[in-house]
Amino acid sequence: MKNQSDIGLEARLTAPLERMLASFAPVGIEGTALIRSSFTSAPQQQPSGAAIPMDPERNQARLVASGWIARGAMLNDGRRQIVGLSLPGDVIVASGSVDADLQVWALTEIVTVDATAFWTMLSEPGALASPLKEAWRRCRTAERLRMARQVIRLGRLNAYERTAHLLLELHERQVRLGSARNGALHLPLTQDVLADILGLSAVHMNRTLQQLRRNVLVDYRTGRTVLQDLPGLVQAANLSAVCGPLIPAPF
Amino acid sequence: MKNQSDIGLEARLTAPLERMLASFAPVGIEGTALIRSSFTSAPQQQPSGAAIPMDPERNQARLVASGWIARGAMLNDGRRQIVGLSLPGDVIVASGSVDADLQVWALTEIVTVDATAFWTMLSEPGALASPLKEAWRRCRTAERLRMARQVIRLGRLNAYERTAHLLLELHERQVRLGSARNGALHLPLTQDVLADILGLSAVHMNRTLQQLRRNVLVDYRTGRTVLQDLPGLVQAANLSAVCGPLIPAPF
DNA sequence: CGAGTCTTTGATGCATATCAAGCTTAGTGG
DNA sequence: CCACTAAGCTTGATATGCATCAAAGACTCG
Repeated sequence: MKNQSDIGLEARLTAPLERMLASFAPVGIEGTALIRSSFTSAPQQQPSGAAIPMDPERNQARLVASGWIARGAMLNDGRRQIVGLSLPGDVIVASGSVDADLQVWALTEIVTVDATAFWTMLSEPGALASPLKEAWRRCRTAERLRMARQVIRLGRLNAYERTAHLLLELHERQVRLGSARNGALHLPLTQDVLADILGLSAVHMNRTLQQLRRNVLVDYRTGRTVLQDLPGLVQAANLSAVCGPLIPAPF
Repeated sequence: MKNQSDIGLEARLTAPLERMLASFAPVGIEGTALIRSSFTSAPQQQPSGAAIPMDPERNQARLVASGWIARGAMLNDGRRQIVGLSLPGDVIVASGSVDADLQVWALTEIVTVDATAFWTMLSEPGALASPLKEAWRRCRTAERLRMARQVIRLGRLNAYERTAHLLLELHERQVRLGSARNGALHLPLTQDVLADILGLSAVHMNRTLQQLRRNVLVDYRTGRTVLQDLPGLVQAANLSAVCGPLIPAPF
């Protein structure tokens, strides 16, 4: 188990978190130092498809260092709904109220680190590290907003609108991480999984993606996807004055 | 403007909040005192139907003292989706990230009080008032869980299941508040509004409620509704090992 | 080269939306 | 007390978006 500060050329585990926080508010040198120093335990790797047990008792929190994670629930008859995605830089917490909680699945091979220290650092010590706290606050707010958007998508948008809307959201998140540019983004999701996010059948998901491709809005392929026409997508997603700009501003 | 502690026989504004927190974890005498002392500003009343402006800049928080509130969004073409309901005892915060946020509407006549002091008290001062903080933590966790349940309802349940599921959830919330007993609960929602929560058309909402009535599960009427068969509703809602017990345990 | 996992396509059916109208209730003013 | 109105509830007819079923291509990997 080596300390994060030891890491030189190899990618730092906290890099996505640092970039995401910085995209919300300037964090400063000592903010960055604080982030790095609060992740000291050994990273943990898990294969694609693994179910990740979140211990509700310990109020466990983990930072996603790489890979994609889905939070959701499985119904008894096999229906599955993904409630949200966690990307590198995101922190997942055990909702930990009672019984059957949300489940957590690895959609790709993932690397995670314990984030309990980070979590408590941000909730406890009042005044210190104020700029960092502000960035964190905005980041959590954005997360709540994403949940709300997911509800609106599922409740009132049709398949075509839903898909456009989700793709824009994922694009915006990756722009913050620095891993998307000009509409090209990393999308390691099978159509099956996309369908379970959007509350659609896999067949209809496929047809909807074809429709977007025919309209030259999206070039979808598993792994790498290009949003060819961002303004067109915004229009397709029916995003007028609803839930903030999904086209990223320059930071 | 009189202090909360002055109030004698008339109902205390913080009563619902106190009951709800106590239903999550014991709060103790000094916890209760802390709650009461942190609401000092004048309550504000608003008529049914009012849009409540939430100032995103000031990170504004308000406690709902009485009445029902809906958070949601309006699409340009008139479609509306309600993301969540706020009942007495709930605290609403301005999501306050960027532009067009969620809107907030009063579904009934409401009374609210500024909750900024309460909010900051619970996020800032570390160790003190630990039992209160624990209750608050669980309460917020329950809120996140409700969001997740809303996503699952809209994504993967049909109209009949959705309705049963939502009614159970509202029942559970009111049991915590002490305002529901044996399935009888206060429901000041028109079918129109219910439809906008569940992502259905008003017509189909009506037919679904009739179906529940025919099956002797729910006796719905605006204002007062009786869940006649809680176990039957649980079955109808398809709640097997998904998202925790909605039938309230004795506290 | 075979086996599994994904994607694509076509055919059919159902759940829910939409449209249109009548009905019920409560409130309002003459 | 009785029109009159407006909001909500109810019902029927029709349309459609999406699910489901089934099977056939593509791809990937050992």
